[in-house]
Amino acid sequence: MANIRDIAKMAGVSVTTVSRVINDHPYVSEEKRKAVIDVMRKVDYQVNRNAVSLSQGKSHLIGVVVPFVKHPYFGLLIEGIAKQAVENHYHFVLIQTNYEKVREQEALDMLKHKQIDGLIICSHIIELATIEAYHQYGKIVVSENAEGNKSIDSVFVDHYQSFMDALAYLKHKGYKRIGYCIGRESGSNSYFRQLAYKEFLRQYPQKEFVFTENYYFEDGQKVIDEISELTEKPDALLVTSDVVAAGILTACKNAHINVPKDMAIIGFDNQPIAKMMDITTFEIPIATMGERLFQHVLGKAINRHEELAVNLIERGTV
Amino acid sequence: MANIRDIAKMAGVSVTTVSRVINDHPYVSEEKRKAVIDVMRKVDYQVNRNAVSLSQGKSHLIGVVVPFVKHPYFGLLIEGIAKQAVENHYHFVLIQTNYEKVREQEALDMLKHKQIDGLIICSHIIELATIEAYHQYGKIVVSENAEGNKSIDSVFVDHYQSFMDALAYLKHKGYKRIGYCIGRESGSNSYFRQLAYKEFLRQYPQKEFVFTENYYFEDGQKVIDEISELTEKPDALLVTSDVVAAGILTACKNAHINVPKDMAIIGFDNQPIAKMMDITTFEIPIATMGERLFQHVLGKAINRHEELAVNLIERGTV
DNA sequence: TTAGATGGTGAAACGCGTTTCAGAGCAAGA
DNA sequence: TCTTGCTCTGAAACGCGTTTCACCATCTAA
Repeated sequence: MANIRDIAKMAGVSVTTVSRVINDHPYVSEEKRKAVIDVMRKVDYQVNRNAVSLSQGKSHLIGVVVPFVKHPYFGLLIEGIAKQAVENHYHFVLIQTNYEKVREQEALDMLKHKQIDGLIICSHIIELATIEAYHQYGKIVVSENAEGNKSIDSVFVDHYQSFMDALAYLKHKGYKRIGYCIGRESGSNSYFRQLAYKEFLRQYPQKEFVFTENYYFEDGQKVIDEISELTEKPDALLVTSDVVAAGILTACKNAHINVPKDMAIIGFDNQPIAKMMDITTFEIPIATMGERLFQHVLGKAINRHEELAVNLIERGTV
Repeated sequence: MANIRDIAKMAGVSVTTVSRVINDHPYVSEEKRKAVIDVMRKVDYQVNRNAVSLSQGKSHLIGVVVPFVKHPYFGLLIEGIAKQAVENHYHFVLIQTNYEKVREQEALDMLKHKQIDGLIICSHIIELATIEAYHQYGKIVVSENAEGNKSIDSVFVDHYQSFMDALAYLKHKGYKRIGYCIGRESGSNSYFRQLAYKEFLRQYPQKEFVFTENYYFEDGQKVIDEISELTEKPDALLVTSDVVAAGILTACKNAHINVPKDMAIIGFDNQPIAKMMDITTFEIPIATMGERLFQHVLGKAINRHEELAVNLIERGTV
């Protein structure tokens, strides 16, 4: 396989000139340019991107850390990331962590080892303080509120406020025993949501209803099963993911629970399934978030931290 | 940032010895090994993976081509791929194509340019013959029947046979007007399914019912809407994706169509949602397929082409 | 006429880890 | 005693594209 020096020799020019032709630099005469191009075509020359990466000190690769790919939330986020990657002639290495620390550490090490130029962390269990230390090796962006942090960027929505808004909305509609369903208990986003819920309970005392480890459609059944065991049942649920909300709605129908009369449901994200099943939801611009995350990691953002707006879409489950 | 030569100088050894220490090669005396390790620790030495890649001529990166990430089928496939990647100390670059040729070409070029060591193509529109030509640059594996092909590997299920089985099963159960729902019309897997359907219609003549462009839960409603416009309606549907089947089932319930009496539904994949909604389905070992695809791309498979078994799971929608 | 662009070109250094190969020291087998 | 055969070590070449810098021609503005 021919390299740039072979081409130079064959075309009767220097390697510098070949490099200039490859990279469309000016200052190459038309005849030499043509000679080089002819030779490259003849021997089907291909740049070795590893050599380019070594030479330039960057790989044109971004690391993307997600706990799991098959969840629609992360699916959409990746969709946005992929879109911006294409537009910026970048590619990305997907690191699925399953919330294992080793996997996250692997991603941080890839940054340290220059295998990737930057890192987008969509969700994590390693503490932010530890992650922060790696910013010296490349740009790091997280999708949670990291305002005030000087070394890493963030793109996020205000989960505290939107949870508060959702709770107020349900209260206003007359619901008295409001609970919520969430994925994992830990993590920044969950923390803010919990904070909002606690504050709401302080203002309007009621029994606490929290259902955790709900990620997929099929988990909706689990929630309804758990509720059926309770003597005092919630009459409204905030569900942090539309697909889970859809699962809950389906389980309610099967159990002949009237939605929204006996049970109100508010989803989050505004996934297509929410529209199809007429679920009231708080729209989170997930794909946009993915796009913004990518722009941040490329250093194309003006502010280090960026908040995206959330808005309520009223449909039939409240 | 220190490089291997700095370390060598500081530890008073040659670069070769440092390299040997890094890679756990034998033939390094204990004292030199210790000296090197001490220096590496002191200056926080990090290998530059770009240099390793250039030197070794491989990147330890595999390209994974999917049309979209957010579909549960590809989500699960990636899950399996990710699992094997971890086990083999590899990472992968995810290339979402949206079935655009340029994106697929990009992936092939990455292989040519040594940015990736191999390529897993989960679905594609560029003809296989074109793809084949790139096998000289690295291993290529596709997840469709490519038996007989000498230059690329494949891992697949027999879609012709399982469609035949599904049709025979519905026939046996007494259904008379059987149709099917599929994603895109083109592509190898769709081709075999269509072939089976045509053959079935030849054996048991009936009106043809084919619904295309169905990928997600919400597309189920679309199918039922289309059917409601028909004067002669199908009484059974083969649905090539469980999530679409779930959407159809939900739409049926909303439209008070009795499943399975007035409409039988058979899904494919055996996704968790099928279990939760009690949908009869043909289980396809998607995650396993992802794992096998990865093993093939690393050259760890015995046979070039590998077929995985499919099996019927009888539940409540037939 | 002269100083200062602007166009065009190539030698050499650079980024950095791996691998080959030659050679030294030392012990076991012939 | 001599030959093998390890163990251990390092110089140098290798993989390959980019970038810096020096230099020569022209050409333009003063």
